Amino acid sequence: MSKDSKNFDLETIRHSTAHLMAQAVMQLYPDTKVTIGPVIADGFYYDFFREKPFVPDDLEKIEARMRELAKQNLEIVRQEIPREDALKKFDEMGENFKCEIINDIDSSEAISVYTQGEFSDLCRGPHVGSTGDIKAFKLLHTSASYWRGDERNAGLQRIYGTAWHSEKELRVYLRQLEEAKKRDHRKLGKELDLFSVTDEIGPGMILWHPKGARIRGLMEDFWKSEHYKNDYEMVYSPHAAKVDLWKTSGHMDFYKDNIFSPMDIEGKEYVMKPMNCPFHIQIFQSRLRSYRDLPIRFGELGTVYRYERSGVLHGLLRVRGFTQDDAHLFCRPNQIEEELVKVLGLILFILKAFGFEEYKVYLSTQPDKFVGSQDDWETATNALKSALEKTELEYEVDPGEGVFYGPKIDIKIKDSLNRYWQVSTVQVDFNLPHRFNISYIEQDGQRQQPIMIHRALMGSLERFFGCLIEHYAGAFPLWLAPVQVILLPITDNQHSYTDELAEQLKKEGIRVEKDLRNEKIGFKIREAQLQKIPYMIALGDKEVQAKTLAVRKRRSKESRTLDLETFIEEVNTLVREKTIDCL
RNA sequence: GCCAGCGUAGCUCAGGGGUAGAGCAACUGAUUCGUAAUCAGUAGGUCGGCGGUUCAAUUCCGCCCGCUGGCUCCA
Repeated sequence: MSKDSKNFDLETIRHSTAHLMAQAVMQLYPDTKVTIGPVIADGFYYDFFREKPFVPDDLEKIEARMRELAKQNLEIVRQEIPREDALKKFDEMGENFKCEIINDIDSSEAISVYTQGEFSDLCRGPHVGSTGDIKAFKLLHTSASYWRGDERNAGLQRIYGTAWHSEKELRVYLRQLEEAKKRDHRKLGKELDLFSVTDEIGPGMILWHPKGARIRGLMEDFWKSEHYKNDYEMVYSPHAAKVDLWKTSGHMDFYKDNIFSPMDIEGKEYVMKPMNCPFHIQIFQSRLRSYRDLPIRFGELGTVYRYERSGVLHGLLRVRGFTQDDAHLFCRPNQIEEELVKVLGLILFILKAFGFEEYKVYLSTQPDKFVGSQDDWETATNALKSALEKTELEYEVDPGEGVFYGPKIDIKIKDSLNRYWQVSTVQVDFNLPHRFNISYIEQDGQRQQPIMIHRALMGSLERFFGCLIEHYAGAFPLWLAPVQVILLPITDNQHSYTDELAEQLKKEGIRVEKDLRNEKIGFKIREAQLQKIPYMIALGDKEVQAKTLAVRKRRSKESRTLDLETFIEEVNTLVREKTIDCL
């Protein structure tokens, strides 16, 4: 008996669709072995072991077979069987991966098998009643994967798909994917002339074009002024340093493979810097510090280079050369928590200023490979936890995901496809102060080791900019827009008035451009609209005579007639207040 | 790095064993126009790179580089 698919939740439907796909695959390619097929956000995947990889044509065949099987409306039957029988069954089927899974299942748990037609799969369930309950699905793409997610294990073939209650929901979802592509920062980066990456320079190395650089400059200025307000000092450090520095810091041991190859300078090895911390430590060490000086906060927009494997590079979001909005705080032990609370506050303030109200917070704890004492790790982790609680931030624990020298808080924001990217990070570190043997003089005259907090708010300017582009689909808030106002004379007769206005707006610090081309106003509007310029000002004989402006906003078609002063006041107010949703 | 797909004009893309094509952009000219595309003309390419097969390769094959989607990784 088949129930309507509305009666099953999406997870169940997606899980059953994964089974349906596995059944189709096994029918079409009997030499394949099944492994796992979980539900993920918006869909599912199934990992298969097979010598020959799946190609796009295969997906069509599999999808067609799935539709046939759904049409046959095969009943899906759950059966609990003894462990030994299950092992025997899957062993006979040659499904050694399934046997491995069975062996890993806790002995208190029952082994259940779901069968539809000739196809049986080890599975906890639940599932829909029969294959006919699966109404709307699509296979999306393939990928290589590894058994148990470890690249030393067998390579598997993964097929991703999506499934919904109805064809209508499916269509809506697929349309959303199409829409998301339009917000892709790589596409917009080209269309709006913000940045580029060239083969000649190298993958993962970003060129910031004038308009992108304008925005970056605004991000940097805002960042710096907020940091000065919060009692940070700014420093600068070089882009390369002797390799010994990284041996002392321990980074060479942990990240050797990710550091740009050393270069030989007068017989000494140098590397491009992968981090800024040792430099800030050296500045701290440049003189004797008193407890009265602490906390000391050194900030730097520090450009670092890390070798990332070619397959992981992704536009601005994952690159090889990037600028961190870094800072290191040197504290007395009793200052950590207060500093952490302040840092979290600053993070939330900055994210909000850029319009990010939705994010995920993670507390990453001690990894398998770590340095330092258990006590220090505990103290640091507790300090982070209590700072999170004081800030009233909801967070998830990410066990074992801390850095080798300490636990951390990460904040992730999402891109147009709802993939999350880490931006902010806060780390407590007892290790580097110890390794570099830094100290300050306590009240009692004794040397004490300070504790370091590493933190970045935007993470990297490149990644943050990438997320920013997608967040606004290129229509930046007025305070960030590379061009805020474009002047559009209707004929050549208004050119001198246009020049005059441009000068006056520039004097006010407003970013203005003129479109003096011999084109119709409709064409100029269209182009300005595509460039997502917040204000378009049409200038015809009417405006010249009355000394006014015909102002059109990016998101509304109505035109308002304003005098220059009123317009300047409007722009300045929106910029000063960093209004997000104004145009 | 791994698997698959892709790489043709500035951009978006078509084509296909006999040395390349569209639209937009650019340039020139005409037009002087009121809120999302005025008209005409011109120019533009070692078809990602190297090698092989062939009388002939942009097309077929191999290797390399790059990009895309995932996997793994991300101090």
